[in-house]
Amino acid sequence: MRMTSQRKKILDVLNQARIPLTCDDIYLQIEDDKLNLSTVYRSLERFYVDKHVYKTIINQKQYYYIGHHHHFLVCLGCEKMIPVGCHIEGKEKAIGEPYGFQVTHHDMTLYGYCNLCQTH
Amino acid sequence: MRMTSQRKKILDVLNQARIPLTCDDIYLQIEDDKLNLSTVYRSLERFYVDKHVYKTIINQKQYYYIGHHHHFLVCLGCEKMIPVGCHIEGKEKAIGEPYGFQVTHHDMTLYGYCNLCQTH
DNA sequence: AATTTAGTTGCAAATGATTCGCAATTAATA
DNA sequence: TATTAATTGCGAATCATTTGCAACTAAATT
Repeated sequence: MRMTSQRKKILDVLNQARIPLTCDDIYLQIEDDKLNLSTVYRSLERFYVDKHVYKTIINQKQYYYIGHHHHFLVCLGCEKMIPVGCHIEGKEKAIGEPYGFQVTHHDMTLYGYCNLCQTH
Repeated sequence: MRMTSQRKKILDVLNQARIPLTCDDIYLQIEDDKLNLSTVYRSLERFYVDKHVYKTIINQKQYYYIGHHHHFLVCLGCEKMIPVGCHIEGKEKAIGEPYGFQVTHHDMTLYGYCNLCQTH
């Protein structure tokens, strides 16, 4: 894989991030250059396939992050995202076994209300 | 909520289904009538909000089903869906607690290869 | 049973995220 | 430094989903 200037910038932004980002989030943060949104999409998908980043689907949108596999509490009020550990790692394979199904990965998101949004 | 002929048909199809269906799936199964796809979308969302059906996101698309909350093994080869029980029911609240986060629901999907698709 | 009315529908158009084709560019290699 | 295959920018296409609005209709009211 070629490490282009665009890809470096994309990885930089993602490394800096504390929460997962969409392609558009990243695109907007790099606006200093003539970087195209398609490039962000293509690069991140490539990073994902090559297992350099993780991906999770939240509110039907793709989010990417770096580090270790985990999940998120997503507030329905303010959209805040709180990272939480994975509670089924290890069980994954066992769940598929009775069906002869080989589980490769999973995606989970927990929705609800954060401490600030609970009082309506 | 008004029980219109359209809504009856939509619920009928979903009651009959063994796997979750998209709005389009349901729409295509009811083509005997001048039913609009928007109506299917609007009705199912309403059923969901009123807790008459469940919803899960698979491959970034909304699927609906009736019965009890569970999850699915989704084959990356043939797209087959196998229902499996929920392994974090009950733990849900505990996961949010340390953050003062009130978990209302969650969504999970397990991806991989079914017994038929494993041999590439 | 006829009337009222608020909820629902059909239609067509808008949206938003994501993908794609293709010619121009460029990183890595020879 | 020349070669070449991977990558990019651009614009257009796609796909699922949502929305505005006028017409319709189920259910409540008379």
